Amino acid sequence: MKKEERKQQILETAIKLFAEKGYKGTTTLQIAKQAEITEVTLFRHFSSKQEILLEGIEPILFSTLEGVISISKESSGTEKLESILYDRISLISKNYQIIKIILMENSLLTELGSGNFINRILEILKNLLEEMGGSEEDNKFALRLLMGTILSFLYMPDKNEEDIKNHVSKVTNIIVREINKKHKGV
Amino acid sequence: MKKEERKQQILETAIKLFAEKGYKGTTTLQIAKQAEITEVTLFRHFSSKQEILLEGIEPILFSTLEGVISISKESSGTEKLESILYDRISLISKNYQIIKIILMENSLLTELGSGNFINRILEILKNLLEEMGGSEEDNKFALRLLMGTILSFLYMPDKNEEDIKNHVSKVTNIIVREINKKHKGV
DNA sequence: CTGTTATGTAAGTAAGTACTTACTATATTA
DNA sequence: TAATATAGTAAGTACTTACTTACATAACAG
Repeated sequence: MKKEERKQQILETAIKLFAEKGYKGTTTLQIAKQAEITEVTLFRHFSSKQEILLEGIEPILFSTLEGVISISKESSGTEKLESILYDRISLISKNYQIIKIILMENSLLTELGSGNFINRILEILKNLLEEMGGSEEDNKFALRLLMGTILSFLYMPDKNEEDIKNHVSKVTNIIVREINKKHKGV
Repeated sequence: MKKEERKQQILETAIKLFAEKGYKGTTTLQIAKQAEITEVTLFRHFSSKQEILLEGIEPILFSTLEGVISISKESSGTEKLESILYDRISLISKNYQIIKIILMENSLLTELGSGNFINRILEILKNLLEEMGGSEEDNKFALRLLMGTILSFLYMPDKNEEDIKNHVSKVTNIIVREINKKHKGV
C-alpha cells in the first residue's frame, strides 16, 4: 500500500472511531487495530494523535462554513435559501461524522486554537437570516430550526439525496412562509 | 457541610464539566478543584468516577422518557401534542447538560449496560407520532423536526419559559398543519 | 469533654496510553 | 542484484490518572 492510501485509510478509521467514542475515548492502539496495522505503522504516518484529529477534520472545518458565505453573497432573495440549505446540509449530511466530532470536541478544539465552531456556525446562520430580512422574532425561530435541522442529521444520518432534498425543502418553505405571514399580516 | 449537600455539590460540578469537556476529558482532580475540595474528599463521597456519572444522569435518564409515555397515554388527539412537547422540551431544556452528556456518551453508556439512549428517544417519538395518525412521509418529517428541536436546545440552551413555549408552539403548529394539509388534500 | 463527622495533607500504587527505538522482513524499483 | 519503501515485532519510556492509605485537625453533638 502506498503512503497516501494508507494515510487516508488511517484517517477514515480514526474519524469513525472518534465520532463513535470521542477523541479521548479512542486510543491509538484501537485505531491501528481497526485499520489492521500496528501502532508503529500508525506513528510512521502521523506524528501524533492530535495530528490525526486535525488532519481528519480539516477538509470540512473550513469548507462547510466558507461555502455558506460564498453562496450567500452571490445569491439574493429568499428564493435561493432552499438551494443554499440543500447544498450545505447535503455536505453536512455526507460528512456527519466529522461534523459530529467538531461539535463534540468543540471545547478541545477551542483549546487547540481552532476557535469556537458552534458560535461560528450560529453567527453565519444569523447573518444569512438577517440578510433575508424578517423580524427578530422570526429569525430567532428560524435560527433554532436551522441549527436543529443540522444537528438532526448528525444523530439521524441519512445520505439519501432525495430524503435530504425533501426535508430541506419543507424546512425552507416553513421559514419563508413564517416570514411572509408576518409581512402580510402587519 | 452535610454529606448530602456535598454530594449534590460534587454532582453539579461534575455534570457541568462532563457536559463541557466530556466524561473522559474530565479528571477527578478537575472536579475536586472546581468544587473546592480535595480529591480524597471526592472519593469519600463516591467510590468511583463512573459512579459520579451514573448518579449524575440517573434522575433524568428515566424521567424524560417515561414522562413522554405516561403523558401520551392519558391524552388523545393532536391538540395535546403541544402540551406534551412543551412539558418534555421544558424538562430537557432545564437539564440540557445532563441530556447532552447522555447523548455524547451514548456508546459509553451502552457499554455500561444503560442501553442505547438515542434509539430509545427516537422510538418513543416515533410511537407518539404514529398514535397521532399521519402518513409515513409526514411522520418521517415530524420525527426529524422533533429530534432537531430537542438537539437545538442542547447546543443553544435557553431556560426562559416563554421562549421555550413560543418555539414549541410554532413547531407543534407546523406538524399539525402538515398532517392536516395532507388529510384534506388527498 | 469525648466521640463522631467531615475535611485536609502527604505520599504512593497500579494501570493505561501516547509515543520511541532498534532490528528484521518483504516487495517493488532502478 | 542492490537500493528503497513499507510494514512488522519486541521492548521500553515517560507521563497521566483513577483510586488508596495513614495520619492530623477542626467543628459539633451528646
